[in-house]
Amino acid sequence: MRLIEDRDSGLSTAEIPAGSMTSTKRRMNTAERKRQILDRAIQFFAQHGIDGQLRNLTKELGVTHTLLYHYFPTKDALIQEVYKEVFESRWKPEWEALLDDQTLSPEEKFNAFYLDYTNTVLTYDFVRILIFSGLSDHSISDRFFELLRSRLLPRLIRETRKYCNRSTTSKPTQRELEFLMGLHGGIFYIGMRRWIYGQAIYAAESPNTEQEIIRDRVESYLQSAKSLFA
Amino acid sequence: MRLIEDRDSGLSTAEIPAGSMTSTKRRMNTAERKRQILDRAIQFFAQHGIDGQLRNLTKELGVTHTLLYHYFPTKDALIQEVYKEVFESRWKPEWEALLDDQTLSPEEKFNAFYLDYTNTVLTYDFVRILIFSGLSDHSISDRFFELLRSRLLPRLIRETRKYCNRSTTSKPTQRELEFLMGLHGGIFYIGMRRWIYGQAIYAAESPNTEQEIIRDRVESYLQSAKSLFA
DNA sequence: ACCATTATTTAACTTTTGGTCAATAAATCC
DNA sequence: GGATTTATTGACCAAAAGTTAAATAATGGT
Repeated sequence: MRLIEDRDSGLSTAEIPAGSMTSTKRRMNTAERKRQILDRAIQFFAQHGIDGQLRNLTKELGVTHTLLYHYFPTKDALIQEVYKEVFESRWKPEWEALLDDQTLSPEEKFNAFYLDYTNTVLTYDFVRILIFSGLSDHSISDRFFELLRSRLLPRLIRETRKYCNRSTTSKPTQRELEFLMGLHGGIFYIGMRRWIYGQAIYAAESPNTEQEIIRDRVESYLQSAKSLFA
Repeated sequence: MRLIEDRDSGLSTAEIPAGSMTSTKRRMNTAERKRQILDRAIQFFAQHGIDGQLRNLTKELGVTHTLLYHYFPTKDALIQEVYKEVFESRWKPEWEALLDDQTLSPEEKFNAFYLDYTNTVLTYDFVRILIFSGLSDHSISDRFFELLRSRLLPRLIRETRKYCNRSTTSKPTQRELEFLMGLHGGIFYIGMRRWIYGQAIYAAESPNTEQEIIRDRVESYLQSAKSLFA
């Protein structure tokens, strides 16, 4: 008898078959509803930007827009929570462990890391919200890059040097970092093309093409590092 | 007796030295004023996105927002002109000639092209407006990528093959294109970091560092192409 | 079954914002 | 110098959009 709130809807919102459900499941408990709102808000703001209207957001949820104010004091507060959620849910501490793993070769680490990084970070929600944030305040992007700069880049440089049989003691040079950013940016650009410019990338190809792309680039990067920093 | 509306406010726009001029130059002729509005609109929408308010835009110009409607029928019309202006003023047909130049080596072409591309395309206005466009409608980004895809990428692949002493007759493969997009995206990412994330890139360094960065990456790309597509 | 709680809605308020129009005043023409 | 043109403004409108307050109705506890 109880129809469950339809979750998705995403792009092709097949709304609730009208009144049918609202009658049964009228009230949700606080935690559940808040979670639901937040989840939907992430999708919503990722799609429309922070200028998206609350009335449209709540329409997708099948509730009135004023209900938001029962859970969040203001629109900005909601957005901040969206930011926080997206940001915190995407960073994986395991990446650092992976890059520190003694049993893996530098090449294996680069490939494993960037493949996982691509699957975790280069999603619709994250890429777009990161960029929306960058375009307005820098609330997410700054924090994200700080993690990147302090936790990941030094490790990637270290692995690069190991691959080149060079000493890993000194501080990364600007040139090394920039060369690494070439690889990193090129990979991030995959997400840009897909989620910002709406391009279908190797859509028709086999599912492991992404892995091949990354493999090509990583090999190129490491190989070239050898000759550039010899 | 008439107090002059304060002009500037922009970022560091060294506008007219206060009242001195506005009293003399109250009315501008149509062409001049339209040009002025458009220029400022480009900056303005690049900074605030297309949701920026007309009243704020015109405040920067020292006029009332209603004046806009004397020159543009609607806000959307203004934005379309901004798009058109930014888009058309940035694409250089010379790039194609450069890449077709018989007297230059592939390596010289890549370096020359990407250095100029960086200076022309990777500006505050263009990068941000391109991305704003990509996030909403794709009006600019689609057209821009179409030019890229049809005019530039084939030539860059051809030069890559020449560098590798390979036949340039067959159609570029997906793998070749993706590898090239690695280079291209890595370079575009420089603009992203600078104009979206607000990072100072090699700010303190010498002015030709950018050139060095590109040179490193181009060399890496070409060198690796040789071994990848052997 | 009743009461207290609180999730949800309805109605209304306010500010913002794109847009209109008649009035004003600076330029230009004769 | 007066008439005409037109760049510019001020007052205003209506719809959009964030926010609030009171009314309504599920829900859970006793």
